[in-house]
Amino acid sequence: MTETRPVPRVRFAPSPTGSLHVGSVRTALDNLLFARREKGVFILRIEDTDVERSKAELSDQILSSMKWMGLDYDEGPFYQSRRYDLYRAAAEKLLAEGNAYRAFETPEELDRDRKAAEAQGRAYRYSGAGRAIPPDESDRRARAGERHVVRLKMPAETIVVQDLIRGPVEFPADALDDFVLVRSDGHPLYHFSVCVDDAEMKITHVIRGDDHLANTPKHVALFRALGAPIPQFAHLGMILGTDRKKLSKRHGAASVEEWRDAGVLPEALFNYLALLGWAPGKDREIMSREEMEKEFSLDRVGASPSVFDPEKLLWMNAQYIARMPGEELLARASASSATASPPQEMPPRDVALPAIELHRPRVRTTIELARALSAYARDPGQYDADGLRKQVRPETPAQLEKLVERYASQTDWSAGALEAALRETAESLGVAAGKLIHPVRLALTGVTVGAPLFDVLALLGKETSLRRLRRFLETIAREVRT
RNA sequence: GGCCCAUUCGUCUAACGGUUAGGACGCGGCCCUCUCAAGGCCGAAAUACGGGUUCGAUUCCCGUAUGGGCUACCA
Repeated sequence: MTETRPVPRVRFAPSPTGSLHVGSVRTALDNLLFARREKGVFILRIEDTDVERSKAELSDQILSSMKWMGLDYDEGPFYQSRRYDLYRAAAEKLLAEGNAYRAFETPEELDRDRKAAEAQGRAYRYSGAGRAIPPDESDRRARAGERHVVRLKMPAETIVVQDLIRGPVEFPADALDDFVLVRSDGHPLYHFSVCVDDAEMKITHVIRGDDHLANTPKHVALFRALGAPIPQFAHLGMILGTDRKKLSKRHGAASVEEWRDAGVLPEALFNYLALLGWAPGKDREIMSREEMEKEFSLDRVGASPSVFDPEKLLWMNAQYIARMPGEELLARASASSATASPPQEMPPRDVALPAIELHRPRVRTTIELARALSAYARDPGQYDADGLRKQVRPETPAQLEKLVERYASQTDWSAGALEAALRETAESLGVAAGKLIHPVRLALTGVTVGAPLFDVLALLGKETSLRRLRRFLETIAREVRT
């Protein structure tokens, strides 16, 4: 007889206050990986109870970013703004059972108390005055329409949070306040709606950012008051910028959208973020989604914060570009070509596919790839100034003329034949092959660096190659005259 | 201020009391080479500090320092 374990249920609960932050993505991804590994359920819940800050478009942006990242949820999205009945009922129950009470102070009064405490250099705590109001008086004042909040009666005992990553964490009772559950306008506050929802959705594991650890004793007390089982907690280290401050806009790209627009593949971003905090062991780094889903374990997730390193992300992106099938990469590069600024023109696929093989080891993003491919779609608009200075000598035009002549009569336009022809020409001219190769690359692509020249020539074809060479000769002739 | 968390190369991390402290990014060098990359090989680079516990501490405990988080009728 095998013991039947309850199905693990986890959730990702972003608040729609902006674009999807990479720190949030890491949290979402750890939840997802955990759910897959444990054969559990991954739920998406949008925490939009803050009416001033939440907007519908921002929720949609989060949804589309999650889709792009492949963060597929099993249930949801659930919107807290549509679950107010639940919170209201829970508040009533807490009040009726004496686990919560109404408090009638105004925000101004509380603010004054807080300032006073601060001025005296002591820690502010709510006075607890509301606790002393008899229930019938409380009910009467509420019925009379007097503005009030609902506060939780915090127990006077040390609360121990059992954290899967950090072990037991103790919070002495006197550090905890009777915090507000429901605002005077009837809106549930974050801590309250979270716990009501986690209880109602039967969440078994709460995997979230470290910034919530200090709030967790409140949640434990709330779950108890609600009569709900207490989920397991796992608090992940924060993701920091290079200055060790919480990663934000000022550090450059901090959101999924920005990295997408920079030409980073979702698979690479997923892989990179998964490895921030989680060490799969055996020094493995490039892992497929399947491997990650099979092996993810909170036992191997660290507690310390980690710095987001764009360089390593870009390296990993290059690794994914190196391994991705050509067809797939072409689709990704095409998408990037449209969002690049300026937008890049793409060559036809019979040219683009072999061009991708030429350029994939020399780009780190699909934007860079799109730019490289665009060179096959249109003639260079200008030539690199340093390149002109370095590669074009007084004798260069005459030498190139010779080569163009030779190429014009070339029938075998394969890389091998083109190389042989160029080397013969160089030899007959009595110069090193490089004296021809570098100016030709500049003529064909506008720059001095890039894929092996003869492959480029072969791919461009005879007509285009000769046209570009002749145009280059005209240009440098003009340069010489002026 | 109070409470809480964290601390191994510059960065991500491995080493669950005994290792020449391992790997990766980045950096430097060499090889390959028509350039630039990619790739291969080599190299420099770390246990924050101070006390304990122990035959032995990166590892366990305490303190200090530093960084971070929380301390709202924000999430």
